[in-house]
Amino acid sequence: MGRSPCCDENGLKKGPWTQEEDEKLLHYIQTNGHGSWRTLPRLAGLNRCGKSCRLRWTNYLRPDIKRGKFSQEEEQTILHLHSVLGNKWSAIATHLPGRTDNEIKNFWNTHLKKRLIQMGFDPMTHRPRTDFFAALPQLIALAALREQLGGTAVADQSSGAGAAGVAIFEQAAKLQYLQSLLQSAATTIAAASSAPSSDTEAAGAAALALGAICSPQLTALDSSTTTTAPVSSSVDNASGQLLPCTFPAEAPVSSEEDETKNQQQQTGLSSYGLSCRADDVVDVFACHGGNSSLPALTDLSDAASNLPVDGCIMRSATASSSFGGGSSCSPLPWPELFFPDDPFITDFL
DNA sequence: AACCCGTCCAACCGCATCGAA
DNA sequence: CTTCGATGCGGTTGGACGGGT
Repeated sequence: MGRSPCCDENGLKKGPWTQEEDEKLLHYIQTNGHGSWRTLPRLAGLNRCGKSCRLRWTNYLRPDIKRGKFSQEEEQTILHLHSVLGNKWSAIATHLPGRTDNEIKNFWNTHLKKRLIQMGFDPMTHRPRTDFFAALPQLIALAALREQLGGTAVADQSSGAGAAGVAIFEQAAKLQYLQSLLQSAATTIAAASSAPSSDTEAAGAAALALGAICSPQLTALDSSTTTTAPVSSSVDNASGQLLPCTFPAEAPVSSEEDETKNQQQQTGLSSYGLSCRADDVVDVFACHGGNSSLPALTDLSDAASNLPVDGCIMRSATASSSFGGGSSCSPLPWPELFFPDDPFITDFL
């Protein structure tokens, strides 16, 4: 397997192309075709390696290249194809006339990937992130702190502080802990670049739920228009857990669509609705809406009431047993996903 | 005005793959 | 079948640019 010699080794030019070089390359290819990229630079009078010429042509000079921002449809296509093909940029590019693999790759890395992460999805698998346990050490430390706080409260009580004062103190400690919990989970979700998929689905769902609740920056794939969402990824067949953000609309999905989605689920892939009509899925942004930001942590009841009851989080509770089911939503949709048997957790709720 | 910082994207690097000899 | 040159592909880099302080 031979490798192209490095440009440097041959004293060939590297770096940005000049207009003159562009014109030479363009003129030569338009006249003769690119032929052998290896010999092209010499024939075209360019002091560049063939590789560089090919790249310049395919990514910039080619006449059929479309410039400008990616359209909504192109975004959707990229999301969908990436969920199916992964980082096969050239394969994705073949479905987007006028767009180069490099351009798509850049767009993915600078826009779409970040948005998926913000939404709590693993950009590689297009599934909910499952690295919630990465925050576990922090939770343990906070739990220890909480115990210390409890001990202090007892001491205060024994030293003559009133019961009401102790209750307020404990409530404040709880709220502080909850805030830390939410922030640490949100941070973990947003910051980690990739996650192993071996963690439990419950943890992933919990992490996603937290991410959806916590992240004030949670935005849609496109905040301006209705956006289809990873429908199939919103439901994990194995666990039956629903995930916020992406759910079928109120109308039941046809069996045919179910079959398609089941197939997608079997592959562990999600669909971004390329083949879905816009009204087949809930607007992912509507799910989080304007009041989807971090609830006011100074008041738990307010925080709960501020949650988007009609949004995906609550809808997920309706559609699934994970969050309690039925129209009567739990004030906080995620508690059951946290160590449900842990008295420390239940004590909070 | 100067500096810092984050974002964007063109271009490079190195490995993978293909096909001819 | 093996070797080797050519090309394709994906990851990464670094400079330009713009916004904030």
